[in-house]
Amino acid sequence: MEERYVPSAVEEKWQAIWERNKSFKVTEDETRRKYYLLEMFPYPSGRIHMGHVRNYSIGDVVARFKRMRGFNVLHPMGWDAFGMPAENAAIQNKSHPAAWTYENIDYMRGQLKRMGLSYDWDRELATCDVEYYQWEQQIFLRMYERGMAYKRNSSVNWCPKCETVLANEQVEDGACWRCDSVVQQKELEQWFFRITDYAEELLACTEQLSGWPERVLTMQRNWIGKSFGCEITFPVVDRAETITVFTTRQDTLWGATFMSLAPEHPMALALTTPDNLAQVTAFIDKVKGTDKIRRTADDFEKEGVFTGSWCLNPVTGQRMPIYLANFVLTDYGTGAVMAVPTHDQRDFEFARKYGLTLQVVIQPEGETLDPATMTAAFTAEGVLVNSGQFDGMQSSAAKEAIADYLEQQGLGKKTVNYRLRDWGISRQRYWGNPIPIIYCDSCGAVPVPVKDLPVVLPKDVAFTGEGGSPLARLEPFVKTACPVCGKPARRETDTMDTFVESSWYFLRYCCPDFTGGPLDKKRAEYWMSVDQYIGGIEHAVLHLLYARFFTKVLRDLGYVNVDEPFTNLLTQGMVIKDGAKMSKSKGNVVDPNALIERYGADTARLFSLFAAPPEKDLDWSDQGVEGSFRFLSRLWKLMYECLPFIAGVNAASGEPANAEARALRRTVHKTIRKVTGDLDERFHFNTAIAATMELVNAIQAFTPKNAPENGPVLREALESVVRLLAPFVPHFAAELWEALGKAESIESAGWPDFDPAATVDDELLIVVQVNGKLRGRITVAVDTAEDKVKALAMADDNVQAFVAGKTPKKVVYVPGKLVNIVV
RNA sequence: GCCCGGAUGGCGGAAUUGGUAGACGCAAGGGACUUAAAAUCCCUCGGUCGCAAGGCUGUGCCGGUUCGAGCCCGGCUCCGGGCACCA
Repeated sequence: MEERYVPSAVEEKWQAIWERNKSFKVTEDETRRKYYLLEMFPYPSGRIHMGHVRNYSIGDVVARFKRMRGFNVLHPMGWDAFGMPAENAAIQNKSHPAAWTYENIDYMRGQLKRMGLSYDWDRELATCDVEYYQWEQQIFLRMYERGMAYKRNSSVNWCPKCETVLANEQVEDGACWRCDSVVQQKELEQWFFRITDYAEELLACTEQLSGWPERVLTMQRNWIGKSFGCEITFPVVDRAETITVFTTRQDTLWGATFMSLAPEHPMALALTTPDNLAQVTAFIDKVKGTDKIRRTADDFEKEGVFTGSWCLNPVTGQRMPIYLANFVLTDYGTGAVMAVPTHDQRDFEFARKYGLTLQVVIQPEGETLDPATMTAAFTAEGVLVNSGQFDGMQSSAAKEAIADYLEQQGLGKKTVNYRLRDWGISRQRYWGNPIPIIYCDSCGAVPVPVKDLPVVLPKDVAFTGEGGSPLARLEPFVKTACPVCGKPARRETDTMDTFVESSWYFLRYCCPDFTGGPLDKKRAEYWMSVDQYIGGIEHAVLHLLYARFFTKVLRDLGYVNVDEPFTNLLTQGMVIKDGAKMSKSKGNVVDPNALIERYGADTARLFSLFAAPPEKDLDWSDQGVEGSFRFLSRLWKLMYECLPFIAGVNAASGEPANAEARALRRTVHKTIRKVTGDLDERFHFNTAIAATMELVNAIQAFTPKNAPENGPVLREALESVVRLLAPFVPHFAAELWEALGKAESIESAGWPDFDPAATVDDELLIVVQVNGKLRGRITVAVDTAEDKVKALAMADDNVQAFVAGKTPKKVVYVPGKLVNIVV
C-alpha cells in the first residue's frame, strides 16, 4: 500500500479490473433474489453535468449495497438518444445528428466509467439504434390494430422554433418545455395514443404506489383530473338540435340563466343568426389569434358574444341566451357550460358585463343573497331555494338527488370526466422513430407489414435548417408502394415523440439482445418491476405518466405481466451553487471532469452523497468537497499506520481484552447497525456517512494501537469501515480491502453483520430532569433497578438544589433514558 | 385561488416511536509543528450571565395538549414547488 492517497492511480486500477472481469454483468437466476435498480437514462447532450453525478452516485450506492447484501442486481445504463438538440447541432455544425449523437455517447460513456459506476455495460442501449426502435414500431402497429394508436385532425400545440407539435404535458405556461418559445395553436392531422382509455386505471393505481413520493402522485392525480358530475341536455329554441353540457354543479341547475359555448364548439356558427354573424366571426378570429400565455393570464378578461339563439333550461323552462365565451375550453367536458352566475365566479363576471339574469338557488346558512347586491358568486355549500321539490336540501345532498332526478326524467345522466387528453405523439422532425404507416390513395392509411419492418431512418438527409421535416422532403423515403394494392404510395414522415422511447426502455434492459420481438417475456418477468427508480422531479408527470401508461398497454398486448413499472421512486433534488441552479448563463457550473481530475471520482461521489439527503436540493460547496477528500486521506493514512499492527491478525469475534477495546467494538457494531438501517430503509446516505466518519474518529482516538491484544478489535474496526464505505467510494474501498490482505474482492465480500451482543452497553447514561428541565446526568449499570435509578437521580447535587426539599408529586422513569422529577 | 412541501447555529445538515437540540462536515478563532507558508495535528465554537460550578434563553410567530414538544393539535407569517378560467 502506498503511503499517500493518490486517487487517480487507485481509480484507474480498479476500473480496469472491473472492466476486465465484467464484475457487474448479471444474468437471470431464479435461485437468487433479484433487485432492479434504475436511474433515468441521460440524453447524450455532450458531457455529463453535476445533476448526473448526483443521480448516478445515489443509484450506484444502492446498487452496490444491494449486491453486497446478496441480491442479484440489475443495474443498466443507456441513452435517450433521439431528440431535437442533435438536429439543431447538425444544422449548426453541418454534420449529421447520428454522428453528433454517437460521438456524445462515446464521450459520456467514458465519463460514466470514470466515475466507477457499477453498470452491466453489456446491456447498454441507445434508443436511436435501429435494434431498439424497430421494436417500438412493432409495438406501434399492435397498438394501431387495437385502435390504441389513431390519427385525427386536431388543434395542436405548435412550437414555431422547434417546428413541431407538443403534447399538452410538454407545454409549460403556454411555452415550449424545451426552448421556451410561445406555443401556437395549429390544425394538423396527428397521431395519438389513447391514454385516456387508461385514465381510470392510471388514477386508481396511484393509491397502490406507496413507494412513490406523495407529491408526485398528487401531481399525476391532478393531471388526470377526475371529476364527478352530470351531462345535461338543453333543447335549442325553435330548432331540433340540443346542447349537452357537463357540470359538477347540477345542484345549481335551477339557477342556470344562460349558456356559454367554447368559440371552437362545432355548433357555434350553426347557432349564429345572420344579424349576429359578423360579430361572432370576429370574436372567434380574435380568440384563435390570442396566444395561450395571454389567454390564460390572471387578468385576462372574460369576453363573449351573443349568437342570437336561445335554449331552454330543461327544469325551469326559462329561455337562456346562447353565448360564445372565451373562457370555455373546447377540450374539457363537452365544450359547453350551463352558466349559473350566482354560484360561479366566471359566470358572475360574465353576466355583470353583459347584463344577464341572475337567479339565486343556493342560500348560505343564516344569510339571504340578493342578486341585485351580490358582489361575487356564492360557491360554497348551502341550502337550495327556487329549485322546486329540492328546496330546503343541502347542496351536497341535492347533487345526488338531482342527478337521480335528471336520469329518471331522461334529461341527463351521471358522468365522470377527466382532464387527461390523449397523448399526441406526432413530431415533424427527422431525428426520431419513423411512424410505420403508408398512405395509399385507394387504400388509405395502411400499416407497414411486420415483415417489412423496420422502417429505417434514412441517413442521407440534408440539414438546412429550413422549415419543416427533412424526411418529408426526402423523395426516396417518401415514395413507396402500397403494401395492400401495390400502387404508388407515400410514407408517413412524422416521427414519434421521444417520450415513447423512454416509456419502455426499462423493459428492454431486461433482454436487450432479444431478437424475437420487443421483449423476452420470461426474462422481463424475472426482473420487473423496477425495485427502485431514481431521477429528477421534473419528470413527475411527463415521463413517469407515459411510462406507466405504456407498461399497462404492453401488459394488455401480452408482452409483460406487471401493472406498474416502478415500485419505488426517489426524486432527487437539484444541484445548486451560489443559490441558483447550475447554468452556463449564471457561470456557476462545476465541471465533473475537473472535479474528478483534482480529487478523484470517490471524493466527488462521497461529497454529493454527504452534503444533503437525496431528495433535497444539494448546495455545492468547494470547501465541502475538500472536506470529503480530507476524510478519505485521513482514513488512508490511518490504515497505513495500522497495517503493521494487524498483519496476520484475525478480526475480533469474541470478548475484547479490555474496556477500551470493548468500547471500540461496541462503536463498530452500533455503526454497522446504523449504516445498514440508513441504507436499507431510509436512503439517508448523509447520516450513514456521518456515522462512518464517527467510527473513523473513534478508531483514530483508540490507543494503544500497537498492543498485540488490541489487534483483533483494531482489525475488525478497520475491515468494517472499509466494507461500510464500499458502496460510496468503491475504488478507495477496494484498494484498502486489498491492503488488508484480502484475496476476495470487496464486491463479493458481503455486507457486514452486526453482533447484537457487542452493541450492548455496560453502563447507561441517564438524563435527570426536574419539572422537565435537564438538571443532571448519572451513569448507572445496565441492570440497575428502577428504584435504584430514581434514588441515584434524586441524590444528584444539582437535582437536590432544584428539588429544594419539596416532595416529588411524581417521578417519571423512561427505562435506560431519563428520570423526570415533578415537584 | 387550490393542492403539496418546508422553516433548526455563520453555512450544509443531525435528532428513526414525544425523552440530553445542534451528530457529522464546512467556515471561523486560538494553539502546536515550520526560518516561513502549505499540509497535518490539538483545542474552542447557538446567544447570554458567571472566575467557576452552573444559571437564563433558544428549533419562523401566537396559543394548546403533555411530567416532558424541533416532533402532536389549533391559528398565523414567510419561503419553495405543482396545478391554475377544468364548468
